[in-house]
Amino acid sequence: MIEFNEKQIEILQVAEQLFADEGFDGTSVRDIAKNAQVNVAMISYYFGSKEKLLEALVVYRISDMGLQLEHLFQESISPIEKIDKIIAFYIQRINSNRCMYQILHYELSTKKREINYEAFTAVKNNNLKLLQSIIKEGQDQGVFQPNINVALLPPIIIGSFIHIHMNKSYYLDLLNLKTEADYEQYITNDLTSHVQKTIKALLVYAN
Amino acid sequence: MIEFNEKQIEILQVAEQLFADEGFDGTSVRDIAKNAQVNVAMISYYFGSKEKLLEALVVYRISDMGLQLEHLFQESISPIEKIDKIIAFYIQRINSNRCMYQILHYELSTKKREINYEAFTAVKNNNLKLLQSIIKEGQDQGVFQPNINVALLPPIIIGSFIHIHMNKSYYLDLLNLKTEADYEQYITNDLTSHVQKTIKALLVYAN
Amino acid sequence: MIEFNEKQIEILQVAEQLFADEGFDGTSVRDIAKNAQVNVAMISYYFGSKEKLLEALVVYRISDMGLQLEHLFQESISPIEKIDKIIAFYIQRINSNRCMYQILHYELSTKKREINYEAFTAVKNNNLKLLQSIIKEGQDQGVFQPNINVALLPPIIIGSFIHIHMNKSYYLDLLNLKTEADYEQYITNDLTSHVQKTIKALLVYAN
Amino acid sequence: MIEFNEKQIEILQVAEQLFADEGFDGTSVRDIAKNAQVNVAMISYYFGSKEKLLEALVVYRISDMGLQLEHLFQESISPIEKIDKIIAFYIQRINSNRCMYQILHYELSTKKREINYEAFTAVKNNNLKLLQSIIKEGQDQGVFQPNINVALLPPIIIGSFIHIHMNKSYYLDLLNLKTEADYEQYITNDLTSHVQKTIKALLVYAN
DNA sequence: GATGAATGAGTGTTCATTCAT
DNA sequence: AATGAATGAACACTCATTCAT
Repeated sequence: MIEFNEKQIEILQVAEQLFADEGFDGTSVRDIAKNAQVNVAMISYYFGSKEKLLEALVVYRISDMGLQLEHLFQESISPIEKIDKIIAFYIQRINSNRCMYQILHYELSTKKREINYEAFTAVKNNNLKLLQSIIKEGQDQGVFQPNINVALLPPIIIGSFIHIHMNKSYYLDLLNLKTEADYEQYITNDLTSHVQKTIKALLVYAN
Repeated sequence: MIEFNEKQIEILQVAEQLFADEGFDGTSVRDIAKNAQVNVAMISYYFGSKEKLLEALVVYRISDMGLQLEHLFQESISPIEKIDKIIAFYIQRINSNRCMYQILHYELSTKKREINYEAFTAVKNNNLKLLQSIIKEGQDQGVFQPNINVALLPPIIIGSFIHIHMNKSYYLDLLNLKTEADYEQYITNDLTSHVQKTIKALLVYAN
Repeated sequence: MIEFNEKQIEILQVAEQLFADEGFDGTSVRDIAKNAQVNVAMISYYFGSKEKLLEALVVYRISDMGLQLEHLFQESISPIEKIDKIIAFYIQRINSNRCMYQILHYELSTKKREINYEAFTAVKNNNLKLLQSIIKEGQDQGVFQPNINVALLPPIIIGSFIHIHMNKSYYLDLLNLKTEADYEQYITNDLTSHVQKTIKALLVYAN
Repeated sequence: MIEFNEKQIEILQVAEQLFADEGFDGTSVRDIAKNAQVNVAMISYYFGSKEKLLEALVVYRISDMGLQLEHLFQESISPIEKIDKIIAFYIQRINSNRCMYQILHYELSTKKREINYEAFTAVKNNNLKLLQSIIKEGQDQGVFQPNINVALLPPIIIGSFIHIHMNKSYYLDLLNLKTEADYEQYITNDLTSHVQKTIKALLVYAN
């Protein structure tokens, strides 16, 4: 794992915010330098180039999204409860890292930059495996239906959140959420519970 | 409704592809001009500016997404069948307009440009109303559960698709889809059926 | 003398105002076309080019500044009265044609354009000759001093006016002139009388 | 007072010449860069923009036109001699700064740019005060006539020079001045003495 | 190790003019 | 006779990056 010094981390944090708000191409290194209160040349000096800064940022953020889940599954709780827990955890994590998710969503969709997304793929694969093991467990217990397309569950969880987040102002209006705190609460409570209900309905009842 | 001539439409189509592939800021007017085989000055000449070209593009595409649904609901089919139909229709439409959805997803998420998204909001509101009326019908017939958060259904439908599309190369690999046709077929069959199953499970069984 | 049609004259008038206000290089043919409510192509069509429009404008305006003076000097009035009259006439004429003078002042000072200023030179030479004949008359009568540098009299008359006009806002403030009418009146009365007094003092008393 | 480095001064000098010769709008930053043998980007880099370069130039030049006069008036010479000195000084100064005067004359006459001309106004006001004090002194001594419109004296001095300078080629021809040195000498000797004679005639004899 | 100075390439836009009709 | 459509060239400016210090 690469170690970053204080100034590098400052740059990374500023860059993350700006890349999320303005897009990668919409952000200039001067913007970053100004907001991070460092010299323009520093970005190239520390990270090599603007593009490599993005790469460093992705690595930096995704290394955070490690395997903090595993311990949860030591607990002896029912598969249904595990599903509830994992969904709540996912949504919480995406919400905490929404800037990064926003950047990735955009970057992954363009053909412009060839960034090494291995780390991100690894995280996704890991998540998928956990989900698969829980569902297998539920199916073995006869609680979940067979023939569940597990690969299509993360899109429901992540996609729902991202879609709402991308259309935030529309949903703020639609759902009558007046403050940022209202929004946060809606994500944590209403959206989470909605997604849990949805996934569980699929797992338990659909045929 | 604004009419565009042949060359303007050519420019709009080229711009749509490039904006989707490279992002708005990642696309130069020279790129557009070169690909559309027109003079650089034509973009300003026809649309006023790069930004107004985007605006024209949004209007141009969204005006397509009219009310083609309504007639479906004249038919005397069950609410469940209507849900199936509307989901298939939505996914098909987003898939056909995926470039525009990709552009909008990005543009809506950045704070950079102030574009008039009224038309897009109107489409979303219209969709929501249709969905609400179907669900109301199902609830009145006792087929659907009460207390359905209708506002959160489009995020599941659209979000799932967009998420897969944004992470296309990851899912091509994961789902072992080798050709573009395979991908198209997966969207039309597997994803659609998965989302239909999911939504119906939620509507019918969840409590 | 070239004849201009109605639209051409409209263009010339608009161009004169704009060239005076914004400078030749600061005025675009589109500005002219818009203000004259004609097609952009018309400027090239009627005048050949933007530069030739300027040339046409100069000719058009200067042909106005003909020999309207001569008759004045038929009158049997004293040389001093003639000086008064000619100065008043000059200032009045420059004031009426101040847009053109402003344009010429600028154009003559730049090396950019090679315009045929023959007509303007002819007017200046003609003015000078009149002045010379009056002064000769006064000197012959012993009223004016000998050794008057006649060539340097027009600079005093024209230069004073132009300098004030160019620094209009400064002098409006300094001289406490509140309206456009105040300014006009100051030019016609105070400035004119001041210049008359100055020139006459030079002619009569200086040695 | 802002300090400029060597290259900035080089740019300022080149810009001054070009703005005077070709006008502000007639000069491109590329012209300036080429003549100053610097990169185009440097103009923006050093001055922010083309317009700010002009502003910097005005400030740079006008800060030169300080209060170098005052000491002259410590001397115990007659008001008439003071008038001679101040006129010679003014003409000399305008002549030295004729490029800047040319630029200002043009810029002040157009409505295009909003530049801070405070410094220039201050110089003019200062000049006017000096002139007023000398004339007051002469009037107190009974040497000068009362009722002198002091505000209209600078227009005679400056206007005469500027008018000749603007119509330089006409006057070169008229006054049979063959070389640049002839012109310089004519300004320093003949024009200066002519203006001195004129102003003094007005001050001493006019009523 | 860190940075101010500098730059070539590229940005979106406007320009005066041409040309087919 | 008159013009809408079109364009190559030029515009002022910003970009990410380099390099001497």
